[in-house]
Amino acid sequence: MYRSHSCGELRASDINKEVTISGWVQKSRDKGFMIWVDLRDRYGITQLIFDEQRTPKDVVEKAKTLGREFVIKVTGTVIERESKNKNIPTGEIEILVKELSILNEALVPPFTIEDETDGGEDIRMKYRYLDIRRNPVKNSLMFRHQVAMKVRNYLSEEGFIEVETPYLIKSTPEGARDFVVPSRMNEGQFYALPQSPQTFKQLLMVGGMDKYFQIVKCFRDEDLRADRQPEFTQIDCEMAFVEQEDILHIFEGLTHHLIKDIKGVEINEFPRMTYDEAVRTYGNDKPDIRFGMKFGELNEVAQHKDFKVFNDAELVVGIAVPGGASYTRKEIDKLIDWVKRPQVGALGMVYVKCNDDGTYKSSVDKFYDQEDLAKWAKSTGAKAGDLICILSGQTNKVRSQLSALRMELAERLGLRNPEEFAPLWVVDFPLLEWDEETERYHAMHHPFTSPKPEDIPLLDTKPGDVRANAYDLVLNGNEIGGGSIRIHDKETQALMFDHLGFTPEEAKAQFGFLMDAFQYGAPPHGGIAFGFDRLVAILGGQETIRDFIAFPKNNSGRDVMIDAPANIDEEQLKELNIKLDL
RNA sequence: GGUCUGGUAGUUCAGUUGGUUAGAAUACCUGCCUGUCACGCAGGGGGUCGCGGGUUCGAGUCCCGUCCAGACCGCCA
Repeated sequence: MYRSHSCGELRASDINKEVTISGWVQKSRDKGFMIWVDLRDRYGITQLIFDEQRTPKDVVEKAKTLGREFVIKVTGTVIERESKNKNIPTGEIEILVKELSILNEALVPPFTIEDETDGGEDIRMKYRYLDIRRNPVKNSLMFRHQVAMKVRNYLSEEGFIEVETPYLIKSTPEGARDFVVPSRMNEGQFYALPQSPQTFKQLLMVGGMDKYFQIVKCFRDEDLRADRQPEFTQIDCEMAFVEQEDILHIFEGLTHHLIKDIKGVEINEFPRMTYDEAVRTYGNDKPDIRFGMKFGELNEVAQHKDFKVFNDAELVVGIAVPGGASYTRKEIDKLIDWVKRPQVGALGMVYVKCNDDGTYKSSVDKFYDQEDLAKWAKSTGAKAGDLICILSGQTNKVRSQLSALRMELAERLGLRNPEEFAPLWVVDFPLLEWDEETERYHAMHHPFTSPKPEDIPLLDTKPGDVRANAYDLVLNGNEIGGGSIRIHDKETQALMFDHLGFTPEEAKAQFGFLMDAFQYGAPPHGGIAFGFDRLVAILGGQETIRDFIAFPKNNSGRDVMIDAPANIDEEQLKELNIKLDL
């Protein structure tokens, strides 16, 4: 027997019990006359004691050889500590060891296995199995499990069924790049890994499985970010015989349940905002509404004087920074440098200090008088003591630049409290988006999204104005879920492909199976998918998703532990009929 | 594809204007220590300054190239 108890469960009530426990040596403190060893497993730490008086001599000798991370098994008696440690749950007891066996020795680990490790990201990823022994990572993985269980239970209670869909499917040109897998049995042909189970879940609706969900891996061969992995997990859902309202209702319920259960926070409101409003007032389609600093458009009150920069701009827009009037010239210059960085890309920034005495001091006093500036303050909601930051230029660019500035300032001002949760539905997304590169429209969500019926006539005249029955759930400035009501008849789907620039032949070749299915009684349906990794990270109050993934990839899509991707040998290539041209 | 930041002891980092033998903390090893728990004390070992080239009397430091890592932009239906 390796253990009668874990390293986290013994208490004062167990004193005098004979126990056997196993685990890893966290630390050994050899005082000469006595040796204490902290023994660790997933459940906690229990202190072992070896001493000259009470422990057999050979056991003490063996204990002196123990190094960090040795795996050992001990048998002994639970005794009361002479000096107790209030900081840990097992701090009142220790185990007086009678027998010690070393189950496995360990090399000195390359970084310390402690909450505050001395190891950097790189080395921790290379030895991820050691990193997982640390509390922060271990707890994150256990937390992820808890969230997954709650999601499964909730959806199951609501009548959803988890159905697995295939990973080896067909590549399609729309959307992200596919990861492809060569087929040995079908010479020269390739599978693709799914970017999402989209078409399969729609086919499940045709199959009558009217409430489906799956916690499922998805794959996208695109460049990575701190919160983006090439393989990631979604909570994928689809329902039949529903309207948008039904879907929003169910998933408000799920989100409310999760936040209440896990964070103990009751969310009373799931406000809604149209895409158009989100973009106008926050500059992007996933606004963080935990704080204000709403955009004030200033064209009308700023384009009547001789300031050419504003007069030539398509949009002049500002935000009020709370307490910003006290910034020094130097601090403001730094802010201006910040917006001029290539990543943000603004050409400059106009500012107005709203002084406590009600006067204004701006960087454009030459052109505007106090009356003008007062109007700007009104439009941006600036109060005495605030700083108004104003950007101008081409509408879309200015909005995303000011949005970046808004988020940066909120971060600096500590307005993004991770313990506060502010969800928001963004609705009425545009159906189509103009792509400069290919000079055609492409689907903003995906090509199966249903246009709003009243907007269908606009498809031929103003395609960019057609709104979709599509929605995103935003939490604290992160898109955590997105979905839509789908097209469920062949004609509308064909119309959609036509507007996306597919010939009927191409549409049939790529999505014929779906359009065929629509002819055999497809019910009205729609769904949503949540980014599970990101959701777990946000609920866990963390910025990066990597600690919530057991074995994540690095910035360049590599697994530095197993060193993948890697070359394959000639034999394998030959079998797959693949010739490399490097 | 692009921008920025970094790469110095096992690890995390410092290293001034280019100037003698490249430092600290921690980890590791040895010894001591009668209640430790971030134990303490004394001593010790440990470096291709990412790699290649250049400038210079002299390069960890400056220049060029390259590799690796991280953050971001493009991209992510």
